[in-house]
Amino acid sequence: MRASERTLSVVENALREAGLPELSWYDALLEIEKAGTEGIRPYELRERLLLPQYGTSRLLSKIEDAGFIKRIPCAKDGRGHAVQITKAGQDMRAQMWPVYAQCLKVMIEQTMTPAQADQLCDLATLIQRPSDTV
Amino acid sequence: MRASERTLSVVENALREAGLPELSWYDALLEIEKAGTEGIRPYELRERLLLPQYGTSRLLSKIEDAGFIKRIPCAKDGRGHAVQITKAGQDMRAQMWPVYAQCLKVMIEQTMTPAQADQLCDLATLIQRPSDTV
DNA sequence: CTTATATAGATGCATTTGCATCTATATTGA
DNA sequence: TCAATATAGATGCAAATGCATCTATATAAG
Repeated sequence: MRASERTLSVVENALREAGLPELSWYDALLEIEKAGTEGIRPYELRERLLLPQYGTSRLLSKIEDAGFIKRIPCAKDGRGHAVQITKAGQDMRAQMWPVYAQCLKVMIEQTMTPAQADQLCDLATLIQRPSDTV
Repeated sequence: MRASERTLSVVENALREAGLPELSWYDALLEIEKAGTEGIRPYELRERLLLPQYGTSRLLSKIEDAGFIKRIPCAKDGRGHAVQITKAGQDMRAQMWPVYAQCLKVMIEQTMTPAQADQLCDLATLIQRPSDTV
C-alpha cells in the first residue's frame, strides 16, 4: 500500500514539475497508441486501465480537448466510437516516458537489490486481472 | 499497484456491505485506541496515517460527529487538543476488525502460497517511511 | 518586552470523484 | 416485425479531495 502510494506521488510530482500531464494520461495514451490506426473503443480502454466507465469517459474528453486523441465514428456500432492517437499525442507520450521511467528506476534501485526486484516482479505477476472472487 | 487497489476495494466493499464505516476510520481508531487515556494529537496521527493535514482534520471531525472519539483540551499546547477514543469507538473498531482481517486472509490465501506471502512480507518491510529522497 | 516567524488546526473554494440516471443504438425473443 | 432488455457512452448532482489561506498560540530574535 505505502509503496504504491509513494511511487504514485513521486511520479505525479515529477510529471507536474516537468509541466507534463498526469500519469493516467500516459496510461491511456500508451494503450491508444498501441491500438494503431484502427483506434480503440472506450469500453476496451476501460477494461485495460481498470477505470470506472464515467472515469474513462471524462479522461478521454480531457485528452481530446488537449488535442492528443481524436474520435472517429464506429462503422460496426452506432452507439460508440473509436479513439485514435494524434501526432501531438504520440509526441506527448514519448516526452512523458523518460520522466516516468527515471522515477521508477531510481526508486527501485534505492529500495532493493536486483535479486529482490526480481522476486517482487514474480510476486506481482500473481495479480493478473480482477477475478471478483471475494 | 493493482494488488493494492484491488485489496482496498474488496475491503471497502466488505465494510460497506456490513454497514460499517470506511477503512480510514479503522486506521484512525486503531491509532487513537493505542494512544490510551492520554489521547493523541492530530498532528501525530497525521504522521502515522500519512494523511494530509486537512484530511486528518476532516476525518477527525466526522469520527467525532459519529461519537467514536472525543477531543480534550491540551494542557501543554493551547493551539491544539488531543483526541481520545470513546467506548463506542472501541466497540466499532472491534467490530470492524474481523471483517477487515477476513478479507486479507482470503485474498492472500487464494493468491499465493505461505512461502510467497513471507517473501512479500520481507519485501514490504523495505518500504518504511517516506524518505523524500526522490 | 516586542516583533517576527513557525506550528497546530480549521475552512472556503475549485476540482475531482462516485453514484445514479439518461440517451441512443444493439440484440434478443415472442 | 415489434416489444423487452442489454450495452456504449455521457452527464447532473452530491460528496470527497487538494490547494491556499486563515486564526490562534508558541517559539525565537532583537
